[in-house]
Amino acid sequence: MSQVEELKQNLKTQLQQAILSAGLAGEEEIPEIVIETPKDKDHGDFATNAAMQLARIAKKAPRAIAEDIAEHINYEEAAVEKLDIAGPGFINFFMKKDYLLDVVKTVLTQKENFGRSDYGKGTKVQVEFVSANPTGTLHLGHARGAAVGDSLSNILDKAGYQVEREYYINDAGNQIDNLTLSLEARYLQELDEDAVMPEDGYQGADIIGFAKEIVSAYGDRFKDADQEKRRAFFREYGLKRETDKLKDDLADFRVNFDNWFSESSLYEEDKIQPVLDELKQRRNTYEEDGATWFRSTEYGDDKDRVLIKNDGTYTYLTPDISYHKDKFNRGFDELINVWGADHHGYIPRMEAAIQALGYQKDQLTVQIIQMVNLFENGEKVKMSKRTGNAVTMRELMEEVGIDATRYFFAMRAPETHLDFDLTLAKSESNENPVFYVQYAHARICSMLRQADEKGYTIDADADLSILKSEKDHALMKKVGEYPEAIVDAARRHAPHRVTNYVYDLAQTLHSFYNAEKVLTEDESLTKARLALIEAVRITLQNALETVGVNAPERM
RNA sequence: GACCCUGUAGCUCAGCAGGAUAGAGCAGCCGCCUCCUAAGCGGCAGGUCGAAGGUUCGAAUCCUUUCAGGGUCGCCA
Repeated sequence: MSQVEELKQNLKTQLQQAILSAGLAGEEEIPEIVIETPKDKDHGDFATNAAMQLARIAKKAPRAIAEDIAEHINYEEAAVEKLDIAGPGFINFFMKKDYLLDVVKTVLTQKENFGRSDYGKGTKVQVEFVSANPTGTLHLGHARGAAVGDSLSNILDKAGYQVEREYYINDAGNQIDNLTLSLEARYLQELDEDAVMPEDGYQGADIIGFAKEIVSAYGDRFKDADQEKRRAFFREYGLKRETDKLKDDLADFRVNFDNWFSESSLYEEDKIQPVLDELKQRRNTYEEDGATWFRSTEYGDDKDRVLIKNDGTYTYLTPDISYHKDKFNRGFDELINVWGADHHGYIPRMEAAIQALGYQKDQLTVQIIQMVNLFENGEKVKMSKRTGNAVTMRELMEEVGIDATRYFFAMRAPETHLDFDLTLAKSESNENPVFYVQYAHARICSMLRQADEKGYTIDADADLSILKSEKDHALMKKVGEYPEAIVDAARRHAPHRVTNYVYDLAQTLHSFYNAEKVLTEDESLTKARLALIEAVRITLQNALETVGVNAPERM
C-alpha cells in the first residue's frame, strides 16, 4: 500500500472511532466512509462527506455532526494538522506534511518500481488483443487496439496482476484459403501466366511482393507442380510472411506478445470436438435444418447460434469457444479480450459460451475499441495520400512518430469514438500534449545535468523538511497520487487515466519550475529540491513507460 | 425493428461505484525571459452538462422516456 493509501486508510479508521465515541452511530450502522481528494486546494488535502451520510442515522444536522466528529477525532493519530467544516457538512482535512516527505524518499528508493502495488493480488489475467487476420496490413483501428491492449497490460502488471499478452492468429478459416489462392494467382501472374484472382481475393501489394519473393527464390518451380502440393506451399509461405509482418509492425510499435496462438493448432491438437461434446452433454446444443446449434439464448443471447453448418464445417464461433476453454485450461482467472466495435454483437454469444462451459460471466471482459477517424487541418482524412487505400498503422507511425501515436491512442477512453488529429500529433509545439509531458522530463534532466557538473549527487536521505513552499508541497502530493492512478486505470481498464495523470504531473512540475529555483546558493535547499525533482522524473518516466512513450533527456 | 457506443465551453475531451462555485488543452484576449530549456508560466473570457420527467438532503453522474450522430445485427471471419 502506498503512503497516501495508508494515510487515507488510517484517517478512515480514526473517523470511525470518532463517530463511535461521539455516539453518532452504532458499530453496525456506520456507513462506508469515503475519503476524497478535493479539486480545490482550499478544501484541504482530503475531505469526507461522512457527516452528511450520518444525518439520517444520527437524526442531526450534518454540520452539527461534523462538529461532533471534529471534537472527538484524535488529530495526532490521524496525522491531521487542522480541519474545517465547510459547505453542507464536508469535513476538510489539512494533513501534517511528513507523509509528503516520505513519498519522495519512497520514490527515490523504489525507482522504476514506484507505482507497483498488490491490488491485483497476483490474479492471472490474459489480455488478448489485435488478433487481426494474417491476410493483410494493420490499419488505424488495429493500431488503437494495439496501443490500448499493450498499455492496459502494462497497467495491470504494475497493479499486481500476472499478465500475459496473446495474439490469436486466425489461420484456419476461409480467409486463409483465399490468401492461398490470391498468392497462387499473383505468383502465376509474375510468371506471365494467365491467372485470375479469386472473387474476394486480397488485392494488397504485400501479396504481390510475396509472389515476387517466391519467383526470385524458386523460379517457376511451382508453375506445373501438383496443385495440392503447390497450394500447401503457398498457404504456409503466405501465412509465415503475413505473420512475420504483423510481428514486425507491432514490435516497431513497441508492442510485444508473450504468445501467438494459432487457431489451426486447435484442429491439430483435436481440441474442438471435445468441447462440442461437452456442450452436447450439458444439453446446450440441438440439431435443426441439418445444422448443430448452440442454445446461447439460455444465457442471455438474443438468438441461438450455429456451431456446425449443414455442410459439416464449423462456424467461426466453434473453434473460438474451444479457444476460450483452452485459455481457462491454461490457468487464467480472468480473460480480457480487446475487440473492435464491429464485433460488439459477438459478445453475448461468447459470454454465453463460457457460462455454458461452467465459468462465470465476469471472468471474461470484452473491452471494445471504438472507431478512429483521422483529421488533418480540420478535414477528415479518408484515404492514404501515398497509396489511395486506408491509412496503415505503419504510415501513421512513420508520419507522426511512435511516441505521439501511442500517447494519442492511450489518451482517450477506449470505448469512445476517437478523432485523431494528425496536425496536432505531428506538431512539435506546446499544443501537443506529448511534447508538453516529455518536455517536463527533459527539463528535469537538464537541471540534473547542471547539478551533476556542480558536484551534486541525488541524496535519498536529504532533509526535505525545508521544502515549505506551496509549489513544493503540490508537487510532492501529485507524485504521491501516482500509485492510485495506476490502480484506478487497472480497475477501470482505462489507460487514459494514466495519460491524464502524467499530464497533471507535468503541469505541476512546469508551474513549480516557474515559481521556485532548484539550483540555488543554498546547498541544503538545492539538495532537497534535487531529490524532489528526481522523484518527479522517475514518476514521469514510469508513467510514460506504461503507455509506451519514451521519456527523452533532451529536447 | 433490436442491440452497442457517444452527445459536457467555438473545437477535442476529462469528470460519471451521487456531493462543495462543472475541469483541462487548443483556439481568443491580457501579462511574464539581465533568472536552472518561453516546446514554459500567470491571468481574463467562454457551458440551460442533447431534451423531458423521476429517485435523493443533494444528479453531468442513478432510473424511465425521447431526440441526434456513429456502429452492429450471416449456416462470413
